[in-house]
Amino acid sequence: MERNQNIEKRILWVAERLFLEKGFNGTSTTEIAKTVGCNQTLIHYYFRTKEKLFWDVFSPKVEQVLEYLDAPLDESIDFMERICNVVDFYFGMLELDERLAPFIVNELIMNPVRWGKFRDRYLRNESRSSAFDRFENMVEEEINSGRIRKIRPIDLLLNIMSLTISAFIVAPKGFAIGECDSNLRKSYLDDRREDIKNLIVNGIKL
Amino acid sequence: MERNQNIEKRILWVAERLFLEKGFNGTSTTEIAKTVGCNQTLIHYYFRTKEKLFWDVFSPKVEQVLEYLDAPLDESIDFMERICNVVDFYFGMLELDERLAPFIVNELIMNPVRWGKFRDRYLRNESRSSAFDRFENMVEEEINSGRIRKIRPIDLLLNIMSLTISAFIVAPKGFAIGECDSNLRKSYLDDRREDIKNLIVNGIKL
DNA sequence: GTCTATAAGGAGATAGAC
DNA sequence: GTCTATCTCCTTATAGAC
Repeated sequence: MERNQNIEKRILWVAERLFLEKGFNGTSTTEIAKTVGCNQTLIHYYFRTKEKLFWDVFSPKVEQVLEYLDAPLDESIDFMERICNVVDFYFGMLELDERLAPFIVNELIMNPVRWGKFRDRYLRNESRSSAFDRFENMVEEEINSGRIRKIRPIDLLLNIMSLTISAFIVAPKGFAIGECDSNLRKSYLDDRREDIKNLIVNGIKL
Repeated sequence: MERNQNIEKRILWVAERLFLEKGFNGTSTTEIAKTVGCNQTLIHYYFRTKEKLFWDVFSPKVEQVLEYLDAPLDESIDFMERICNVVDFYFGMLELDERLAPFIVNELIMNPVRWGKFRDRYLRNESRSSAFDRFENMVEEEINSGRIRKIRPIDLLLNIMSLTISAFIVAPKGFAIGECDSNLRKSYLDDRREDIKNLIVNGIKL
């Protein structure tokens, strides 16, 4: 990112980086400004509040992910394989940056106001991403055809997400072991990915 | 809790309640003092720092839970049932107060410094709770005897904890649905508890 | 658009009187 | 032990000059 780009974009870019690194509360507008190399008041000039800056950084990312979410659901593939693809999808996304999982947990899931806004925007009613409907229909069809055990589609998705996110939360901490190097982390996550696929698949098999 | 109790205990008691309700950062020492009905400086007189107050509140609770953790591992019971007991144990604990799961995630798991301190105190080496060793031995014995699939004991525990905690994180949010009343929440959690047991048990069956 | 200056409001912590 | 007074630091946000 060049120094000479317009300040608005540079603020967005720096904010994204710092929010991811230090969290929303851990990042002051003063620090963003200092990193950008501009005056702190400019952040308010362009984005009015820090919270609005957060959403201006965050929304485009969410929307991009929701678009990609369609691909793993390709109906020409075997159902169980599609489910594994969903696991791979989440793993792939969270692997892009190891600070992503903690960020999502802290700044989105655990913040009631933000979660409400997120849910209303992306999970409910009109604005709801079509990928969720496709996933639900696909699971219900398998249940009705007697090919998998009865499970609420949303719970299946919750199982996948819980296990995946927690793998990424726990990996850098080394759980009971302590911090470990990035190679060990990578191979741990690779193992976990396959374990989770097995667990999920065995859980819906008849 | 009587008004006339000594202030030190009342601070501990109020802090516990407020930390659980509003989180550590969301609770100021001033507010604790106001609720106790004492001067803000007294909190520093008794506990020196807010962080030390946190641990003075938190440690006894952790230690109590770790003691109880022995019971579900009773070796006279069938292994699969013991595993279900562990799930029940976590559910029972988190059901005591629905703010407990978010509290643990926010204040302990997601805070690197606190997590490090917690891990060093309760999960590692000398100070490690014996329940963890018992759990590990028990799982390894089943694997070696060829009665369950190969899995790292710590990963089995992680599966249980991830699924349980996330059930409690998600329940009050209603996930994609929105807030719901406490009866609905309760019956959702009861369903989830059985789903999770099935998932975990199917995941280790041969 | 960009700056200086500053408002306005917290927070946690300490000195020292009583 | 308990209080008043206060320090120090940091936050987001705004008014208004240039």
